[in-house]
Amino acid sequence: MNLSLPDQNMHSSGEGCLEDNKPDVMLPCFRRNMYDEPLASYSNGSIISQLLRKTIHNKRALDESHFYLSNSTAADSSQEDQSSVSSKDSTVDAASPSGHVSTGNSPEGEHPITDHLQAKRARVENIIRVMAGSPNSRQHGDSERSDSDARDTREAREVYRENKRKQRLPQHQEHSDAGQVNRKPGSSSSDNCNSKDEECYKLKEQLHSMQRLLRQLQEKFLQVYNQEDPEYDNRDGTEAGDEHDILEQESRYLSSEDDFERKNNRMTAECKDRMKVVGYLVHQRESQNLQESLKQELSRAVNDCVDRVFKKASSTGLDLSPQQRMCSSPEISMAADRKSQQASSALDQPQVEEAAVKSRSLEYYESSEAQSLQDQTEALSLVVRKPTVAPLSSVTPTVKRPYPVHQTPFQFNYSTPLHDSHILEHLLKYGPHSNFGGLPCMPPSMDRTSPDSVDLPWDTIAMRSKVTSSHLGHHPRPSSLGAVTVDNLCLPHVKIECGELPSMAERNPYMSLNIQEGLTPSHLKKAKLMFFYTRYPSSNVLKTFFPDVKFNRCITSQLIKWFSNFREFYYIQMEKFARQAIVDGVSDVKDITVSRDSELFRALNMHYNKANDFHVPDRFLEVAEITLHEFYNAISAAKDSDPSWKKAIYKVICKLDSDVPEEFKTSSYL
DNA sequence: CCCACGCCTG
DNA sequence: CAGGCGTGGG
Repeated sequence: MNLSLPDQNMHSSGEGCLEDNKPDVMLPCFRRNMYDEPLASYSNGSIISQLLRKTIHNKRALDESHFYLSNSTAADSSQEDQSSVSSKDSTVDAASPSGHVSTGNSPEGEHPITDHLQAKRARVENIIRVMAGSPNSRQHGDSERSDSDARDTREAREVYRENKRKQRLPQHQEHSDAGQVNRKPGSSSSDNCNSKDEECYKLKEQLHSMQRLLRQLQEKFLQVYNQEDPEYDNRDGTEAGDEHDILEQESRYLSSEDDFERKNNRMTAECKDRMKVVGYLVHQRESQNLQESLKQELSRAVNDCVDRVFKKASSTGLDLSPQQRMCSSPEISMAADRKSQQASSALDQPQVEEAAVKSRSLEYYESSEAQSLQDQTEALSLVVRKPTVAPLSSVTPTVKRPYPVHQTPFQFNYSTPLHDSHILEHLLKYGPHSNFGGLPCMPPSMDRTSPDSVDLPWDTIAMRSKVTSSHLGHHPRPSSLGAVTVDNLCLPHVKIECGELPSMAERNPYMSLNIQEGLTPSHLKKAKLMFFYTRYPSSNVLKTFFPDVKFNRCITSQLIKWFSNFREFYYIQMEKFARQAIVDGVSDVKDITVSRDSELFRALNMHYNKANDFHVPDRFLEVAEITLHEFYNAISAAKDSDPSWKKAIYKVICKLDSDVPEEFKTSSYL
């Protein structure tokens, strides 16, 4: 058992509050700059919504046709039924500037929007390649790089198609399609495989539609964003090249999610810079370059993201429960780490902004999927929930992602198994955040069979994240604290006040499922550890720190009795060692100290922390020493002749209680 | 009267 | 640890 939420985690969560506000600050001006022109045309406030909707409508037909085309392409290996859309395919191909755009001089304006965009895209790509030596073609790793020669052709076509084909398809085939195909004939238990195939297929379908919508959104988003920055292409290219190595070095698990974030970072950073430089605002021509490169970057990143999602979903195994699947993603948020480490760097703020941007765009994506585009999208207030940080790794992700306040992020229906689509939905909806997959909800060292482990998530929900005492971080085995990780995983980082914990527990169906009728050994263990902090806990404290306990008179009394017994033992030891000191001829109180090597401490630790897996706070040593001194002085002064001579000592000691760390609220981690 | 506490006992 | 008991504060 371990309570371990490193200090920095708690602190960073506090910092998060501040930083998280930035997106809100940033977005408005952002919007203003970007939409100065269009602003006039939209009388009501939902500029983004309107813009996005409008553009989406304009391109929906195209997107769909392309999507299906690519879809069919992707399905070639395994899903023949998907290729039914080929009728539109020809149309698209004809419409698209299928020729090589290396020329990059296709006239604009006469073409329908689609052609226009494609031409622009192609042109910009060409420019980028020329200027930057096509560095960004490498930044996505081998799969992308190997395709760099085919890029010309690809880029001439719809970005959607190309991305799907070149990037996702390989992965998909490997992890899902190939698996299906191979397993189907080979396996004797075809039932299983069939169901899995179906699952895979459904997942894939969903993924495709999600991808489409996501891409639509991103496209619109970037379209709106596109600005005139002649240098951007250059910068983008070079940056991409620079990051390439880093990307390569990072673990494979550092998926496109991070790519996505990086790119978004860059892009948002660029946007910010541009806002400052008014002069750039005039170069419309160059803005198109930027637009195109932005689009491509985003598209690729999004594709990568989705790929990862699907890959994980399929490779993790369909028999896993959704929660398990979520937890199984071994990704680590390097971006988050960077963020926390570069508080002063220029990247910092953009990262936060990007989070907001992403969240928003994803939000929009969702609503567009529902075909009910509501202007609310823009009005959504972005509330920042501070992801509690993972205690696990040296890497402590602290990315703050804003969620729309009206939503409960990850509204898992815990009572019923999540359908896969929900996973993906949430994944996409709330972003493929590193916290999501990177933080195991169940640390490896955690005993899943432990009855209490089930409680963790819910206690975590109840947990109010806030900066806490300095004792945090002393815990030697951070990895075995499961609750925090769950919190990180996906649960809403909503700030829920604990004052009403019991009632809240009852209100929450999930929590109530885990409410203990009686106190368990785990609770006892926890109580003992709490004793290191508080010798005289109030009933409020007890209720607060045992949120999974259904308090009644009996339970409360029992808990109080526990602490009473703890005190009894504690004071007995104190008296015993004080007398021993006197017997040993100790003449000065100052000669009596309590260290971790002291026998007194050993005795106490043996009693309250038998497993010795909890790092006793230093404060407890101090209190113990003070107590010992009190006893020594009292006995030395022969006050022990008074039958109530200990009362004075108790009075002193009861004032030495310190706050119990918040981790204890995450309940029965034991 | 309730309750928390401390002490004693098993 | 838990039960029983007496005590004292609210």
